[in-house]
Amino acid sequence: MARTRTADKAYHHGDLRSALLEAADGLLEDRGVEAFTLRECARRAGVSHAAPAHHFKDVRSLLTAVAAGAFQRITASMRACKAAASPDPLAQLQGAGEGYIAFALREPQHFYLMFRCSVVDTEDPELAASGREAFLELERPVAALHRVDDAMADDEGSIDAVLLWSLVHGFAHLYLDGRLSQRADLDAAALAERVIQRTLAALGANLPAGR
Amino acid sequence: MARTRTADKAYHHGDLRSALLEAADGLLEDRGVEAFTLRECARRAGVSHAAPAHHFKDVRSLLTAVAAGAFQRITASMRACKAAASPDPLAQLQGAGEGYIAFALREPQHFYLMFRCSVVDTEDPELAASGREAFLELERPVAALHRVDDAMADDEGSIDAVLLWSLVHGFAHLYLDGRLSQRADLDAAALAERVIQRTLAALGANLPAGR
DNA sequence: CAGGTCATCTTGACGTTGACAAAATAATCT
DNA sequence: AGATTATTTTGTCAACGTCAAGATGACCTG
Repeated sequence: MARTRTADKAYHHGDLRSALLEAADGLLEDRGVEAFTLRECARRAGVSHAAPAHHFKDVRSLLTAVAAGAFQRITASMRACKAAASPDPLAQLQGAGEGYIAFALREPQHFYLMFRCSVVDTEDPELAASGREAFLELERPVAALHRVDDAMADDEGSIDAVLLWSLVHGFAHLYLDGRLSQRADLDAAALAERVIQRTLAALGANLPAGR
Repeated sequence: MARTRTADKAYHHGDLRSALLEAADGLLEDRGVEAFTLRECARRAGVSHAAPAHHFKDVRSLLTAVAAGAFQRITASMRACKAAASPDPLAQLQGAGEGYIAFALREPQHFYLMFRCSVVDTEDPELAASGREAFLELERPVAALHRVDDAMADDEGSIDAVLLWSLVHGFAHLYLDGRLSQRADLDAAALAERVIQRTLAALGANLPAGR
C-alpha cells in the first residue's frame, strides 16, 4: 500500500525471515522475554500479525532461532577474549570465562532466553549445535590444561569443565539479577575477572605447571 | 451454590489467600512459570477467575509471594544439609552448597521463579528479606572459613562468597536445563558433590588450615 | 434478633495475545 | 501471457489479565 520501504526494501520476496529475526532481537532486548510478543514483533517488522507464521511455526520456533543466533555470538565473544589473551592455557581459560560473562552483560535478555528451556525448543538441531559449540569453547581449554598433567584422570578434567561453566554461568545470572551488587566498588567485569582468577589460581595450584 | 466444600472448608472467610498460594505452588511445579495462569490457579482453588484480585494485586504479586516461600525453603534446605555435616567450616560450606542444589533439583520451577526478576517484584520487602537470608546461609560459613586466616583480606572472603554462590547457582541452572548430562554416570547430587568438593579443596589449599 | 456495614466473591466486559482458516496479492515458471 | 505457487493480509477463535459492578455471606451495633 502507501508504505515507504526505505532501506530494508523488498519485503515481499525480500527476506522477511531475517527482518523478523532482527525485529525479535530488538524487541527482546528492549522489553525482555516475558513481554515478548509475536504480534509486536510483526508490527516492528512492518507486517501483519499473521505474517510470521509462514517463516516460523510458532513463537517458540522464532525464539529458538533467536537463541541459536545468540549462542553463536557468545561463542564469538569467548573467542575474541581468548584471542586477546596469552596462549597459556590458564589465560585462555580466563579469556573464555570473561567472554562468556561479557556477552551476558552485553545482551542480558538474549542470555536469559538461551537457557529458558520452556520457551525455546531444545530439540532444535540448529540450537543444539550452536549450544554445544559454545560449551566447547570452555571445555577445550580445560582439556588443554589437563593434558599437561598425565597423572590427572580425564574424569577430573570433565569435573573442572562443569565447575567452570557453572561458575561463569551462575555469576552471569546472579549479577544480572542484581544479587551481586554488594560489591559496588567493582564493576561487573572487574568482579568477574577476580572471581575467575581466584578460581583458576586455586585450581591451577593443583596442577603441576601451576601459573 | 450447590458446591460441596469437603476438606478445605470455609472459603468464604476461610483463607483463600493460603489456598491460592497452595494452588499456585502446585500449578507452578506442574506446568512451569511460562504456563502459569492466574485463572487456572483460581480454578484449582475452586474460585472464580477474579477472586484472587482481593488477595493479590497482580499475578506478579502472587508469584512474588510464592517466590518468597521458596526462598524460605531453600534456606531450610541448606540448614538441613549443614546440620547433617561436621562442624568443620569446610564441611559446613559443602553442606550449604549441596542444600542449595538439592532444593533446586527438588523444586525446579520454584527455583526458576525465584530468580526471574521480570516476573517477580524484587522490591517486595518480604521477598528481599527471604532472599537475603538465603544468601547468608552461604556467606556465613565462608566468613567463618576466613576468620581462621588473619592474613587474608576480607576482600578475598567476599570474593569467595560470590564464587561459591555463582558455582552452585550456575550448576543448578545448567543441570536443570539438561546441559550437564554428558556425565550420565553420575546423578545430579553426586556430580554436585564432586564439583563442590573439588572447588573447596582447591580454595582450601590456599588457606592455612587446609582440609 | 433486626438492620446495616463491610469484606469477600461472582459475573460480565474490554483489550490483547497466539493460532488457525480463507481470501488476496505478487513472484516465478512454462 | 497465463497458471501455479509462495507469500502476506484479513478475519475469527478461545484464553488470558485486569477492571467495574453486582451478589453474597459474615460481623457488629443497637
